[in-house]
Amino acid sequence: MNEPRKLEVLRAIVEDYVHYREPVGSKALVERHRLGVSSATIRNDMAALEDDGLIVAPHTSAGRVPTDKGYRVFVDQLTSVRPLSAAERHALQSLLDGADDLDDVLERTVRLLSHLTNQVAVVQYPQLGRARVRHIEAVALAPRQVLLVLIADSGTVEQRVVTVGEDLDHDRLALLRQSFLSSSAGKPVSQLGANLAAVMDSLLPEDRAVAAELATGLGTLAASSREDRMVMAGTAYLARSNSDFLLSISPVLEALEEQVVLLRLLSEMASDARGVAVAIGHETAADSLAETSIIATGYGRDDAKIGIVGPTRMDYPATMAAVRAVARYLSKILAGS
Amino acid sequence: MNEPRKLEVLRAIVEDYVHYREPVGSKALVERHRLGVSSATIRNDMAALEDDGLIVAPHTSAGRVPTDKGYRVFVDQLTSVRPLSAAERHALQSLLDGADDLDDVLERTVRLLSHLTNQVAVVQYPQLGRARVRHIEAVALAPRQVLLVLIADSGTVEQRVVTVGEDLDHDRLALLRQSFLSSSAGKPVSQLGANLAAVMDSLLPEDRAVAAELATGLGTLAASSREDRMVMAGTAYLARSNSDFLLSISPVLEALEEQVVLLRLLSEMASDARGVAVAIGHETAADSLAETSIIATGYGRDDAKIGIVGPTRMDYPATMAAVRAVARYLSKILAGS
DNA sequence: GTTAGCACTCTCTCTGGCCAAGTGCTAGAT
DNA sequence: ATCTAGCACTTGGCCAGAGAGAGTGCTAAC
Repeated sequence: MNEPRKLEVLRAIVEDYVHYREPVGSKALVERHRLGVSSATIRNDMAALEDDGLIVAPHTSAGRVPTDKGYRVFVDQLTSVRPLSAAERHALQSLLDGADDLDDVLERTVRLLSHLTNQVAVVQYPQLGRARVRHIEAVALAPRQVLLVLIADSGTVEQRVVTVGEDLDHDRLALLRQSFLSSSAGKPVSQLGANLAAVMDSLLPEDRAVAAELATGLGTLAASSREDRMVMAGTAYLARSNSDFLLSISPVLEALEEQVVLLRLLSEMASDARGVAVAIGHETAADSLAETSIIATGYGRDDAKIGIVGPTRMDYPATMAAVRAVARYLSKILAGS
Repeated sequence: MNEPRKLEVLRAIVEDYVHYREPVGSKALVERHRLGVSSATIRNDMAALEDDGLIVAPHTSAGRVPTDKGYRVFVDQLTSVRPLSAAERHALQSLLDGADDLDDVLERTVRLLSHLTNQVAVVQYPQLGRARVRHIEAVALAPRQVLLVLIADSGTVEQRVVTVGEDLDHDRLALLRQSFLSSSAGKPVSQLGANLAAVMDSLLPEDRAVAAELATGLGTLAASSREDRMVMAGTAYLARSNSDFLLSISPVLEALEEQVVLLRLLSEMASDARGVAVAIGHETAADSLAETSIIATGYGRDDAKIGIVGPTRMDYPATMAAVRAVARYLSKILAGS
């Protein structure tokens, strides 16, 4: 048995299946690829690949289809991530220029990635964790209601209304805010809780109770923050790929809306040597996503994730290239602003 | 011809079609409804309804299906919006309690509405227009970069980074901010631009250029604000209704993502005497939404819109009731906080 | 190790026939 | 004048059967 050719056959099967969207047979393979052997030989190789669990035949008289395991081997051993075309790079640059606001940048990016790959694209908000506190604002909305605003040097702004147990006039609030700010400005957001606790002693005893309430609020802002948020685009592509394939999109849409699952998946994915992480079919470990693959990578200082969700049968090399390229541009833009 | 009975037949057709999801024939009608006449008479009525353009037969040997016009008559003349059940009211109350943040409230609301109706639910962010300026914050991020934050008494917080033409130290920025604030605090957001312009004269001549830049930024915040944003939930329901009906969901998903179209539609919809607005099929005047209906209503002080998007074949009375009830609760909650 | 040939299996598609649903029309009943 | 009963007619949906086409695995020869 010729091992290199066997892998070559697997590659051909994956590529043809992705392209033509139907099971591929031995005859079609020798016609479309210069394998240099006859279809009978290919058939032997295919039988071996099937024994290895890399491909399956939907039924006796149909061609073969890659399994999740087959895609995995393809991605790991047969794929090199090629750079984007000049036109794609150009589109990328011109679409991302001219955005200022973080929300805006992320939204444009995710749309771009979606168009580039014809898949659903998702991007996680940068986490506050490694950012530093730029500013803390506290505004009295009502005698017992305070709007807390936490601004990090990453450009993210978090806000939250807290209700406190006693009345707070403007001056008193300003004083507390100043104490908080001087204790934490320029320090990492992740240490905000500790820094605020340390400042408590220096406050007037009668202020400590309410100060603790505010500190808790700020702590929540810093901790939960936006790490649990994401932006998404291109859900319509799901329906389109569905039309010519049997992927029930309803559970997928549910999973996408139930962002918790997806966020966990994304953060668990570790990029390989090529800088991209790929989860194929059941590897996603979520039933509703069993027929989809996720390609993701980190971006920015704190390695927030950006990626796409698409049918298992997708063009992995091209998509991996697009994800990686977009992530790099995004990192560059965020670092520059 | 018996006019009241003719309408009664239309009602029966709409209700049965919504319920059983297939064209309804004269025989089935007399079996399922107490119309007191024979199927032959119903057939005459149905022929008349078809002449009026209220129903159509997909083909000769099938039953009839309501047209958009038929649904319109049904909604206008045959529907009374009944209140929610006790269980629904309870779910509503318990789900919406315990939310503080505006984002949180809207998100919970839209999910709730989606679950209640089994449709895609959308809610527009409250507009700043009629709200008043609670606070203005300006934070120097870099010598020439300023983060502007506009806080309205509606609880919305808008932020934006602007780049200015000259360096701004902290003190100078604080001074400008104070001028802006004192000129506009407590005044309607809609007048922010005018108020800021008025304060220019009182500034030092060397500050005016940069102050104008900041004022422009704040004006943008106030004007565009979040009126062009919306929250959405339940897109998975689209796919589900699709499975037993021929509604190509891809264009609908596109339209939902392209929020501009939907937002325009929503703001153009005027509620009728019952407090709900309904756009049926082609009435939405958007090709991609030609097979969907929209039920919406205003909420809160500034009449922002909340509603659902679903297939033309939907349970109008129940959905109208749910939309109206949720909008009322939402208004109540926003007024109370 | 590769190839050619061949029998076999299975799905897909097309066809014709039948059935059930539903209609419109006409003639008669109320 | 209105409703009803009956009936001929149309038509899509369903089923069985035939045939084609694709693809395989196996065997024997190169």
